[in-house]
Order: sequence, then C-alpha cells, then structure tokens
Amino acid sequence: MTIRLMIADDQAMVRAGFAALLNAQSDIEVVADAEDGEAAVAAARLHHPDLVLMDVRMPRMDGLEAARRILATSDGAHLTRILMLTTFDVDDYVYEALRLGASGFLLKDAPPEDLITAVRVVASGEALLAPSVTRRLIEEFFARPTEPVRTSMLESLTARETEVLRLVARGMSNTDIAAHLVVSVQTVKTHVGKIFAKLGLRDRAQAVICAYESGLVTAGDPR
Amino acid sequence: MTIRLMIADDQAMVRAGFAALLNAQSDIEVVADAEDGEAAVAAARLHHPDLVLMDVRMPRMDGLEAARRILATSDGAHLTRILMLTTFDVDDYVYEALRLGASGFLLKDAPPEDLITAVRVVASGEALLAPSVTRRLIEEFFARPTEPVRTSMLESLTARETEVLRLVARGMSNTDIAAHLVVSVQTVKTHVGKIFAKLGLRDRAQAVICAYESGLVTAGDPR
DNA sequence: CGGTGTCTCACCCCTGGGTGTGAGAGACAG
DNA sequence: CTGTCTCTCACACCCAGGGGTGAGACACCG
Repeated sequence: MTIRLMIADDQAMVRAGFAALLNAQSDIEVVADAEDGEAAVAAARLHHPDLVLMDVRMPRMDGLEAARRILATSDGAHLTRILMLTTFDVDDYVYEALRLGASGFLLKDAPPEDLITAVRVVASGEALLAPSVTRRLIEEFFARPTEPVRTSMLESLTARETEVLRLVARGMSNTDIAAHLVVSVQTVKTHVGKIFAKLGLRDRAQAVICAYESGLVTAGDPR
Repeated sequence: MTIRLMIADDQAMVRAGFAALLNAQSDIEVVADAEDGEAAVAAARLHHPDLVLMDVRMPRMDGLEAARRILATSDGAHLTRILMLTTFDVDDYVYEALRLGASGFLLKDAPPEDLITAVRVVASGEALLAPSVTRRLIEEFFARPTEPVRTSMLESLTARETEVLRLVARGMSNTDIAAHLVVSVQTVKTHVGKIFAKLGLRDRAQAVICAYESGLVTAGDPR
C-alpha cells in the first residue's frame, strides 16, 4: 500500500526536491503540497494524506499551528501523521511539535535516505527524531535526578510510617487516615508525629511537600 | 578518530557477528567484549571504551545494572556512552535504561546499517532510539495533558492569592507568610481562607497538593 | 459618580492537629 | 530469654489554623 504524502514548505524548490525524491520511491506518492500553513490545513482537509512533511517556519500560519489544526480535525477514520522539518535545530519548536502530536522531527540537512526512512517509519505509526533531538528529549525528562538523595530521607521511615505519609500526601486528615487504616486516631497521630520528628518537619503541609519532593507521590499520578 | 567500542552480549555468535560487522568500518574499532554484566563492568574499567553495545539480558548481571555501574564509574575525563540492545521490545527496560543515562536503545532485528549509524551517532554525543521506542517515549511524556484543566483551577485566584498559595506550598506557616509579605497574620488568614473556598480545599495540606498538581510548584524546583 | 473587585485588617469561636509521656503486644535477633 | 523495634493506644495540653462576620482603603470602569 502506498503512502499518500503531502509536503508543506514555503520554498518551491524544497517542495520540488522532496517531491522528486519521494515520488521516486515506489511506495510513496506525493498527493498534495502547500506553501503556507493555511493552505496546508485546507489541502489536508481535502486530500486526507497519510503523512504531512511540515516545515516549521512558514508564512501566514506556521507549521506548528497548522499541525495542531490538522491533528485536531482528523476524523477517527483517516488519521494524518505529521513529520516536522526544520532548517535550524531550535528546540522550542521540537517540544511544542511533539506535544501537539507530531510523530517525528527531522533537520533538513539530514541525508535523503534518512528522510525516506523517516517517511516510512512515521507512516507505519512509529516515531522518529533527529539524533540531536532525541538526545535532548531524553535529557529533558530523565535529567530529573533519580533522587538517591531524596529517597534516602525516607529510608528512616518504617513501612507503616511511609504508608501514613502517603495518605497525608493525599490530603487526608488524621481521622480519615484512621478510618482508612482501621486504627485509632491516636495511633495515626503517633505515626504522624514520628514522621515529623524523623524528617524534621513541623506541618503536615511540609510533609506533603516532602512526599512530592522525595518522589513518594508524583504530580499527576492516580489519586 | 576511531570509535573505541566494546560489545557485551552473552551469545558468542552475536558478539562475533557484531564485531565483524563493526570492525569492517574504518572508523570503528572493537577493543573489548564481555559475555556477562560483571565482565562488562570489569572490561569497561580496564579499556575505557567510547561506547558499549550492551545487551539487556545477560547472565550474572543484567545489562541495566552493568550500564549503571559503568556510567557511575566514568571518571570525568573519559566518558563511556551506552547503546542498549534488546531482542524483544520490552519497554520497562527502555525507560530504566534511558533513566540510567544510556544514549540509545535499539532492537537487534534492526538492519546492520542502522546499527553502524547508531554507533556513530551515539559516539558523537547524540542519541538514537528504535522508532517504536521513540514513539513510546514521546507518548509517555506528552500524553500527560499540559493540564489546561489543572491550571484552570487556579484561574479563579487573584495574583495575591496565587502568591500566598505558592508560599503555603513551600511549607510556610501563616506567621511566616505574614512576615514574608509584610502584612498582618489576619490578612494571610483571609487570603488562605479565600483560596480554600475557591478551590474547595479544607487543609493547607490539600493546598500544597493542589499547588503541585496544578504545576504552580514542581518537585525539584528551586526552593 | 457609584458599583465592583482586591487587598488589607480586626474580633470571636472552636476544632484539629502537633507535642509530651507512658505503655502493652507481637516480632525478631543475638 | 532479654533487648530492640514496630505498631498500637491512651490521656492531657495548647495553640495554630480554619470559619464567620464586618469593614476601611484603593483602583478601575461604565
């Protein structure tokens, strides 16, 4: 099955070059092109391509906004994937594009065979990034220290205390916790007190902070 | 400058195959190999390769642990990069490996030229992932909504209230906040009370949670 | 000019929560 | 078997914090 492709780039020469290169592949067919973001959105709505090669910088409407609209208007049946292209390696664009749902991000100076490979990969539902982009993405998210320091704070806590702290970090009152653990409120108070003493806290508010900072609980995790 | 490479895999045939393939490249030299994790750590300590091709599954010590140790013992001068390999596409391994600091993750069924490319890319300091892995990584991190829902909760707060909430989320007592903002404790109580009313909170502990969940404050940010 | 919103502050009430002390039961190691 | 640790609970103290009501000072806007 051939890959139905669209090219959105403001430079005619680039469009022609990419089209020639990709049309030469037996499994790729360039079905449309556009010279700005608005035209890209309109053309995508008309031709429903499998994949759009989208330049980031374009007049009238940039590639990011165009990508957003194309992805937004994709009716469940035919989903169009986006492969972003950029001349420069500007990472602001990268994160924004990936967040929007783009499936890939390549630099224009990549060798032609890489582009062809990328088209096939993205069209198959996988994703592909330029190596430098990959590195940044990984760094960005895993740069967050594995906090050996932080979890060490919690090492002094017993299993039960950790459990109580987790409940405190969910916003429960002592009474709530007592009910939840089926123990008396006094017991909960004892646990909470020992947690404070061990971790040098004063408030249950500070305990919540500690739980988040230590990674015991995380923003966005199942409540 | 040639890339000094090490291969860690428990299957001798795989080691031989990779070595032959890579040694055939003029810019790559296989300087060591290892058949298990422990041997890999020892060999890396001895040869200081630029790059280690590391199989995930190995006897005695798995590739993840070996990677962790090699990365941990890298003295600032000679840093060794890790390219993880796996036969199966098990994503638990992927996240763990990348979190540890691996620079890439490939499936063994990738075409040989991809492996060679990956070696050069990773050795150059960039990163490279198998397409399916890339897709998952992107999904994993951008699937979490940029929380238009969450920040919208905070929209009802005035600038001053937001400021107070931020201080609450740092673990400050009302008295602390009053001193910090140079207002009376009563004023702080009023603000805090209105925050609770607007956000439907009961505790300052819950306020801290709200601050983290909304992204007003983030784990690991400057205290 | 009057209405609205924000920031400020005060007084009162009272419960929840943080603190201290003490202690019994069960598990486990030496 | 004795010491240590953990989990459990109780009584008591006290105050920071949450809740209600009201109000003065600005600023902004129609």
